[in-house]
Amino acid sequence: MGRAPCCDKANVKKGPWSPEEDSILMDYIHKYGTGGNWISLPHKAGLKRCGKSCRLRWLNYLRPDIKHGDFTDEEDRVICSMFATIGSRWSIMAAQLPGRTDNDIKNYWNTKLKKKLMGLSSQSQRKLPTFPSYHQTLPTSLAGFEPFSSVQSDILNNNTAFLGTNPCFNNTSTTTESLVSYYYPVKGKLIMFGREPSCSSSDGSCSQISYGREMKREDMGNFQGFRDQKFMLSCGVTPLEYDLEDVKLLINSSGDNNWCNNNNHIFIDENKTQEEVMDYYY
DNA sequence: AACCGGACCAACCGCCCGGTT
DNA sequence: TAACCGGGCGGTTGGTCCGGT
Repeated sequence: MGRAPCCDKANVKKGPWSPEEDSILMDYIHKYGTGGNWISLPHKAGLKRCGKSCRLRWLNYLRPDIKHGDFTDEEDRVICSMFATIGSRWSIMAAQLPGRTDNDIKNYWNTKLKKKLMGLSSQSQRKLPTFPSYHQTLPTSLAGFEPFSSVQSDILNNNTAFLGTNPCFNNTSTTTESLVSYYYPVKGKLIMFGREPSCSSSDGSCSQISYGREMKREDMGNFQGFRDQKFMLSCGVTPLEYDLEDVKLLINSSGDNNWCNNNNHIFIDENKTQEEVMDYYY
């Protein structure tokens, strides 16, 4: 059974908000608050709008603490660093940037920052992977995973202290490196290359992270859908572009070292584009 | 002045998750 | 336990603006 619509679509106004509507919504919320129920709010306030639309308008535009205007260099840096660590978790980023909304950050990233960083990235030299050295580039501290294990929980707990605790972010300026150098050793002996981890526990101390589609090594022959896709992987500083065959080789070689146990799995997020792939080993 | 294409951004859509019944 | 419901989120769309030709 399909989900019931949140409102009667035929009887709600869509499109840009008029100043009158803004005024009605603001007045109502100032007087009565949201009441914890956005769905009924427009009816009570006398607005012909969907509750979700009211919520969005309030959160993204009308709230008194919204900061309008250009992003600062510091905000740029925070966004880039967090994107490198948690991916497109705009709401978490917004929590780190007072006055900025997730929509603002998302738009800013998509229209400006991404292009800016991609421009820098295209200037950097790319090398084809050589897997033995790939293993050597892993820090020795990965053996226990503990040194960086606070990174993810810091982020998930909205703790700004993660900035600087991850060696990926030691550089103080916004650079390509801060964007694309990422690996995430976390509790549970997990390493993620790429980004956008999700964690099933709210305290960030998860022993299992799941995201994307699970693929076992024996499924590598079924990689047809990724044949023309490029994969950006990095451990340490310099991101490398991998072809499908590179990834397969990497997967198949990963069991030969002591930080990957048997029963390796790889997670490929099939929704991602060339700069967005993630592999989980556990 | 008119047209065009890209940039920008507000708003919508659909999905997921947690709470409630 | 399952269905329902609302809030929240990320992805996408479409309208507007603006600079170039």
